[in-house]
Amino acid sequence: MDAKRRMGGPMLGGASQAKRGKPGTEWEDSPSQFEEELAQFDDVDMEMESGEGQAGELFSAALNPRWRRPAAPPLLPHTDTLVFQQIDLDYYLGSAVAGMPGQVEGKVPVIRMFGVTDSGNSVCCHVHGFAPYFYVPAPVDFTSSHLSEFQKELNSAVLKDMRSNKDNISVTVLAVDLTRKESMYGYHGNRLVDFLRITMAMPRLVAPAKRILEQGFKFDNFTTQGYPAYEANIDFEIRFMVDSGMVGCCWVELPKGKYSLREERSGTSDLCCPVDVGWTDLISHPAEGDWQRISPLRVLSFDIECAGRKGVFPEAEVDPVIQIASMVQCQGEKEPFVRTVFTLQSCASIVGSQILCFSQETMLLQSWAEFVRTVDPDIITGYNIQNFDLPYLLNRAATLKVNLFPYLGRVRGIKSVLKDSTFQSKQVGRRESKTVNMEGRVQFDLLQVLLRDYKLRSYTLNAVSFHFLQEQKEDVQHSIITDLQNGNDQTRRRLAVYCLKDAYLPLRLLQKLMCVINYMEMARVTGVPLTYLLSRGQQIKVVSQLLRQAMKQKLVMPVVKSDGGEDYVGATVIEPVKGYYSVPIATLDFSSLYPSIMMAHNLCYTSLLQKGQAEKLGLSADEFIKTPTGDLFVKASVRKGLLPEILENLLSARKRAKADLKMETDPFKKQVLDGRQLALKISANSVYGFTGAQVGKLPCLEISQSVTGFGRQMIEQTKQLVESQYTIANGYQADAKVIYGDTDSVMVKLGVTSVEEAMKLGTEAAQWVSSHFVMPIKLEFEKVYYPYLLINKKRYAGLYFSSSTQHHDKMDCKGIETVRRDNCPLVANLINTCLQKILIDRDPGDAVGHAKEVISDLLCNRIDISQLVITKELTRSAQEYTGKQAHVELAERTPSITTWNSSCPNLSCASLSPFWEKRRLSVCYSVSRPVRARACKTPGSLTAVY
DNA sequence: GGGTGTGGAAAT
DNA sequence: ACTTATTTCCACACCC
Repeated sequence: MDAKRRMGGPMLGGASQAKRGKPGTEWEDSPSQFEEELAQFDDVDMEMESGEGQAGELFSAALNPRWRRPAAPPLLPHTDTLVFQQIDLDYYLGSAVAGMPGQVEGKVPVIRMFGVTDSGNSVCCHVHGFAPYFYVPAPVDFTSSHLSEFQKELNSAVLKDMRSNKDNISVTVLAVDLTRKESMYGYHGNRLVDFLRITMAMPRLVAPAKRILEQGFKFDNFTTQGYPAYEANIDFEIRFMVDSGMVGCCWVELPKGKYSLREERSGTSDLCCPVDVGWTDLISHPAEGDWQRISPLRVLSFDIECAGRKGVFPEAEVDPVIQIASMVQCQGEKEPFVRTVFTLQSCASIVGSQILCFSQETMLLQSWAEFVRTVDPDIITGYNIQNFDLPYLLNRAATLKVNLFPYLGRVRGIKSVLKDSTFQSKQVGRRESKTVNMEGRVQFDLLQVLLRDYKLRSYTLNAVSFHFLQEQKEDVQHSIITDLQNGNDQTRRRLAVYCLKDAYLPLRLLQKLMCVINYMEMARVTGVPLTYLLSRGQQIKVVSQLLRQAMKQKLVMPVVKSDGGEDYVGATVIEPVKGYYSVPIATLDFSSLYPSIMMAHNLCYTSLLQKGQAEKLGLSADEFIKTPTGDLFVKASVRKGLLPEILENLLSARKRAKADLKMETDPFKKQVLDGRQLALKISANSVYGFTGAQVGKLPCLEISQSVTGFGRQMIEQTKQLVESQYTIANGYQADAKVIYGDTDSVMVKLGVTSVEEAMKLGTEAAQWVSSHFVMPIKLEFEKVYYPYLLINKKRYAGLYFSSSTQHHDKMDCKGIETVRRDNCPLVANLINTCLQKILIDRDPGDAVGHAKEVISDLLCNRIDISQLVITKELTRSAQEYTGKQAHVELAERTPSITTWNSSCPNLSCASLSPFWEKRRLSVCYSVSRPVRARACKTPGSLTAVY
């Protein structure tokens, strides 16, 4: 159901009108532009290696030397230091390795880091001796003499709690230590108190131990009591990374003499170098200077084709996989060095690519798995591979009993299995998805990346490619794939070209959007593994940073039960003075408003004064502040907050990155720096959200409410300041008027007539207003709108002046139909043209005329049906769009007889209702369609009051 | 993360 | 029983 949509149908919004190449030269037999591109790649003799024409059954990696990684230089642990960039990190339970620290008996948790060296060799590093732990406050009168009894009792309580003991665990609690810590939640006088640090044998024992302690635990002569747990909900990987000072994708150094090389080399990936090291012996380098570089990662992009039955979506239990195209590229290089298609049955050659033909599907699958293991990619990409290609391949291999297929990771013996998972977050909503484990390889499904990071009208590969690359898929209708397969080696060749392109496009997109670089920078900045960025939400990133900062001050993070549901007051939107402004409107913005507020007022968990604390601690009035919500926080002079510190680090790092970016000349390094500054900005902004997430790891409404409270106060104050200062009475040309404002910005009519004056006065005003606020809060002049059409709250348009006083940079539209994806293209185009006529040509009469004309065209059937499709139904979710809706044929041009999904009888609705001065133009039209071919009733209403 | 307008569906 | 006009509600997609 959630499968890839493979039609390049005409209904794909804007992309549909795109024409590929020169129209006159588009003959079926002439090679496509893509084929020419393929042919121009280096090493055009690649097909010499191809198995074309042979049985193909005798597949051998040895015949394809280019697939392998470069030969690893000899490595001598006693004289060579091993340096690699860590790409992925997980842990497993295994037996202890002789000579390594940590528990010796039973199963021990081992951290496994996968990485790549500068020379492009892969490393699998097993880190030993690190065990999970958490804290509880020590009870009153507890001394170190009680430690062993506490440990003994807790150990037996956890053992008793286990329903089964498959692993035959004898020791659950490895250690209990007394340590001086302080809770990070609330200010309590900078006093370290006794905490018990409880170290468990395995990560999965932490939760039961926590529960037992919370519910009431008795030992020795102490009374039964509940112990609130601290840091018992931290992922083991994050725990390790925080404690070892390691961030995502950082460079790791294993000093000579401190690690050992494993004798057995992994058979599935014999170039992956397995080493063992003690967790305190490894050195992780902060991503600074030379350590910002990126290793030559291998990126594999692939796409599969299957021969479906007519009108039925392919099912792995029935329909065969007929082709798999793969492209492999090194990060940082321009083009893929492996371009290959595995086909079922013969296939004519394609210049610039290698074709391997198989007569049996089982061999095709098995060989492709072998290919993956040989290529040993660090990153696997493709389009919707997570929910379609990979599950399909695994299911198909299972159906055909290709038992050697599902070993796609870098660890020998670990089977790749399909799991259903429901990922839930505010960002993407609840989404059912599938996951396939591939240890050591990062799955970078481009569709998932796009869904996360980009708002698009359509998420089909075709539309996305057109949007970002001005390129489209090869023209093969989904419905004819089976026919092409059943044809001859020429028709299968056509399919192969199509398939190759579908593997190539994700690679190009990945490059164009700099996904790998940006995600790596995000991993480095926030300290989480790369994989977390795609599989987890925003919270874990803040937790990672919070823990790092807290550790330095001996602060520990409580585990809080999330209780949601109180009324929450957010930002203010100033009531707009709606209308058309034919004078320049200056826009002033608070830069990084929420982070600035938190820094300026030292808002943090550690500075929060809970009820009665101020009196209890005897704080004087100048030692704390009262926020607009009435909450109290101590000043930085009493205790500097963690969150302000994190924010300062992020924002100063961003400033540095931006400065470096200006100096840098190398385009590749520039990309890295730009990705870095972006990651830093996003991270700074997510700190506020973290404190306000009511179902989060550590919500603190006092903080988030105070932040928005300050924000509301500031926006009101700004309005008053500007309107009271810039007046005729004070010698200015006119009385300034704030006509609108949202959260962190105000739009001011300064009463000047030119853009230049507006910029000058706007800059002055911003500076003047800033002086009324606490550092680092700063109001900045942003831009001038001239003219400006203010339709409503969050809905406006204007010509945007920023870089020049003479020419506008763009026509800026916010919230209007032109930028919304839930309208059909016709509406967007109509409104856009009208706005142009109003704002650029300054001829509203023409705008009305145009609208009438379009409506008339609509009534008279002169408009392409693709323009009428409501995108809302189709873009509701990409899954629907890429799968279920695929069969909806919209090629039909006759609007009167169209079969349509009964759930969306209304095909189109155009509306235009801008306020222009006092005259109101409103155009409404709707076409209702019957469910099935019946007479079409077209109730249209057209009202123009002008 | 909350605030907002919008259109369609359900409720009235 | 059915249609129609109005209100209420909610999902959605946007703004910041």
